[in-house]
This record gives sequence, structure tokens and C-alpha cells, in this order.
Amino acid sequence: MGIDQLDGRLLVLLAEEPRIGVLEASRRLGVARGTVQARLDRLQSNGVIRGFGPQVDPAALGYPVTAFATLQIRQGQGTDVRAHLATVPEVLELHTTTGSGDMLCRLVARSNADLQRVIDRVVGFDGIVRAATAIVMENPVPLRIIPLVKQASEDQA
Amino acid sequence: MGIDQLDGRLLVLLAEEPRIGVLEASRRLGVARGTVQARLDRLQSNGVIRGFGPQVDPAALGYPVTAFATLQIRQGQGTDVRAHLATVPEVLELHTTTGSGDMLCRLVARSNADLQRVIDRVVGFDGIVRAATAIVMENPVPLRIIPLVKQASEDQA
DNA sequence: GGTGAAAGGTCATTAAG
DNA sequence: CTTAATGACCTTTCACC
Repeated sequence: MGIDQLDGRLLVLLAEEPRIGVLEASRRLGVARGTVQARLDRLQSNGVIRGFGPQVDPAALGYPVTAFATLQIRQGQGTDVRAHLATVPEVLELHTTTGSGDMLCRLVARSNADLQRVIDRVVGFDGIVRAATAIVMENPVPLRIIPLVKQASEDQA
Repeated sequence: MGIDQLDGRLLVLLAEEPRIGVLEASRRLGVARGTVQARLDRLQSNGVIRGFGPQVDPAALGYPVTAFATLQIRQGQGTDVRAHLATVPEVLELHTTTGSGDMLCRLVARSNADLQRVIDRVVGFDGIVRAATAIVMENPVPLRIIPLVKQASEDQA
């Protein structure tokens, strides 16, 4: 478990310039191409790298409004609620959290007015007792992983 | 603004099999290679596709604990708090939300015990009045975008 | 459509744990 | 002794013009 400095540098390089190939990466890192390939294979098989799928911006798709909803679930209804929320495209992620039957989900919508429709669809389901929604205004720190990668690889030093 | 059915199918294809190239994608979609290339270029300059960086799993890096913290900020201290949180590697994202000076941030930690250290570092800062933390237990819906992509491309039909 | 380049695989050799 | 890195070579495939 854990990554060494070379893994860290490779991840940072790939994050900064995803278009470079294995060969170019090996040049930048000063190691053999086979080494980069072996590291990449290992990082993917042990799950550190989940994939290289496209990072899609919901706002550019026409969903510029983001919100977080805290849901209180009636005991025993968790499974049903999970299944229900999974069918709503505007639910981008869902977590169960500490607290009495609480869940937290990230929502997007086409507008503030549209958010009402999304929330109605989300909470219009038996088993959801209460919902509190916080609309996102700014995103000072967009989802990031590089600082953590650097920290993790330095810890391994 | 918006994407058509071909864009949608292309995004789904890239999400499912990121390793395929433009040529292979054009075969699967039944269109000319130039069409795929043009669509890709447009989606990237549009900002729909932000990039193809590696998706790194924090748990595999040694940070299996995730939490969401709601922070109440003293009026006028928002800028300082943002700058402070940006320096903490375990803060994966930060949003300002509706509510009196509220922020929501996603944290990761090496363990529940380590989470205490992270929270202390996060809230140990002038300007943060109050903090409420919810620890994530399960993640029934991991961050996803495909259902929204499908919906957006069908709306455009 | 043609062409230069890179990915992906295998191998023997060498170094390091 | 086991694991990893290296440089060489080869074939297929792709990106770009």
C-alpha cells in the first residue's frame, strides 16, 4: 500500500499533461519506457488509477447549478432510497454518513428553478423524512488530488 | 450550449473504454474518423471535456476515510479561510454555499484517528466559527456523469 | 490514403532488496 | 533469491498531413 516518489511524479505528470504518452513520460522522468509502463500497469491494477475517462463539466452540459442535499432516511428504508436516487441523473454522487439515517448527495440542475424540480424528484419518495439543501455559490477549490498524491509519495520516502 | 446524440455516444464510449483511439471510436460509432476528431476538438474547446487526467482513488493512496465538513465563517474572513483550506492536501474540494457564511468541504484521512488531526488543522484557523463533520460510511453512488450526459444528449434530440 | 511515430509486447542483462 | 529496471528489437496500430 502506498506509492513511491516515482509513482508520485508520474501521477503529477499525467495530471498536468494527460496527452503525453508513455514514451514522452519516460523521457521526462528520466527512466526507461518499460519502467513507466510497468508502473502504470501496477497503479491501475492496484486501484490507485481508476481510469482515464474524460472529465466532463456539468456546467458545459447545461447544468450550471450545483447543490448538496442532506437527507434523513426512515430506518430500514436505506436500500430503497439508494435505488431511487441512483435512477436520478442529476444525482451525481450519494454518500451515507454518520448520523441517524443520514445521506448526503450532490445534485446539479439547469437553473435555480430547475433545481426545485430535481429536489422534488429526489425527496418525493417514501422513506425520506427530511431534506436540507445548500446551493453552491462558488467553488474555490475544485475537486483535486495532486496535493494528496504529493503528500502520499513524500510520506513514502 | 448542449450536446447532440453523437456527442453523447462519444462521451459514453470514451468513459467506458478510455484507451480506444479516434480511429477505433469512429468504427464503433459508424462515422468517419474526421468527424470524431472534430467532435473531440469541439468538446474540449467547449469545456465539456475538461481533460483526460488519471482518476486517482484516495483510498488506494492510503486515505480510506472520507468526511464532509460544514464550516461557518465569520463575516469578511471568507478569502482568508479559502486560502487556508487550499493549503491542506486533505481538503479535496471546497464550496461556498447558501447560508450565513457557510462552506462545505470534502476531506480525506488515513484513519478515523487521523481525521481528528485533519479537522484540527482545517478548523484551527481564525475566521471559522463552527464546524460540523459527517463521516462517510458508504458510497452507494460514486461520482458519475454518464447518466447526465445521456439525458443532456437526449434532450437535444 | 500514405507515412512517420508511438504503443505494447518480449527478451536477456544488470542492479538492488 | 526475488523483484525491478534497463535497453534492444519487433509488430501492430494510430495520429497527422
